[in-house]
Amino acid sequence: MENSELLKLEEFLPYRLSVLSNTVSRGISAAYVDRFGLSIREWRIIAVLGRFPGLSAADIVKRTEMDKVAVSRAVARLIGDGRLERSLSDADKRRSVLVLSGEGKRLYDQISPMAKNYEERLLKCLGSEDQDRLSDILDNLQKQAIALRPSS
Amino acid sequence: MENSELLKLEEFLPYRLSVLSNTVSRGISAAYVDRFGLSIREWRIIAVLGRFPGLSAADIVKRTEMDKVAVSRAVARLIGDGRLERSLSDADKRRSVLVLSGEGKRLYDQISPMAKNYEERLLKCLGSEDQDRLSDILDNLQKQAIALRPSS
DNA sequence: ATAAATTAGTTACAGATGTAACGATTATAC
DNA sequence: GTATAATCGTTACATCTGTAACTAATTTAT
Repeated sequence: MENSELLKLEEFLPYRLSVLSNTVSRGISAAYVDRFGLSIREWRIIAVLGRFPGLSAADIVKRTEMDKVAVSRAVARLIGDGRLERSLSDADKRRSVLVLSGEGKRLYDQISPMAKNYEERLLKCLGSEDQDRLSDILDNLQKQAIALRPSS
Repeated sequence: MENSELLKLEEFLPYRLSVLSNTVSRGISAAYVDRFGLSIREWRIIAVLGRFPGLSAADIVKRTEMDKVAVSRAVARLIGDGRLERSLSDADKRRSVLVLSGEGKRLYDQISPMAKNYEERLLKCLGSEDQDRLSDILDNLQKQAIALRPSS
């Protein structure tokens, strides 16, 4: 018989979250992002700028939970690929002002509905009550995970 | 007023899963894994071998959802650090037989309870009903995410 | 019995990532 | 007003990661 004290990886919440998140991210990449030559991070930046044009890199950091170096690199590539345009803030010459280019907007308009559709199909396995419950649960877990961080 | 058609990243399930999983993984790393000089992947291998001694690398792949290359590399490092011991299967000389060394067992015995404790504190933000519900929901989402994979 | 196909695991290479250090600009303190 | 500190973003470096190619052992087919 098995010792019930042993940690069972397949029931361990952090592990399950990691596996699920990876499966989902890969699914999205394979379905919608790879074929446009976008990384997940680039796609996230497109997504926030599609909704909030003119954000600075630091604003994107706050909105995406990405590291500032990761944002810097992804933005540099997006600009290089003609998907973003950057100018400098008049008020603060350190701050960038980022907007989607025409090409970037087209990407956003194309990928956005696909992403929503993916989410819809993913959530289809849950009843609407569970969908709502999941949302609350994720909020609570996120807050708790932050509270458990050593730095907190 | 805001266009409700726009994709809101902060409500987008794949994004929320990714952020939560990262926050949790980092929390665990910072709290229990970093200070033993283990990566998350090394820790996972320790965890499965603590419960199932004698697995092969391929068995670990199946049990951890890790890539075989990632397993190969993590196992090599664990052996180099004296935390694992490897022998070859008699029946099939390609297969490795992996077991924790004394040092590996001590790590397992030390980290396992800490990991469980972390999970417990994380889940404390949910009622017991929500905890059960979450488990079911994650199972369903995982199956659905696999079903939505292009390769499926 | 032998050739072809499959499996286990490693290696090689390119690209991604995290951390720390950095230059430039702005804010704060005195 | 000047020195100090904080902020914005980039660069450098080491490490990690994924994909594909590879060797060795085993299985399958004939």
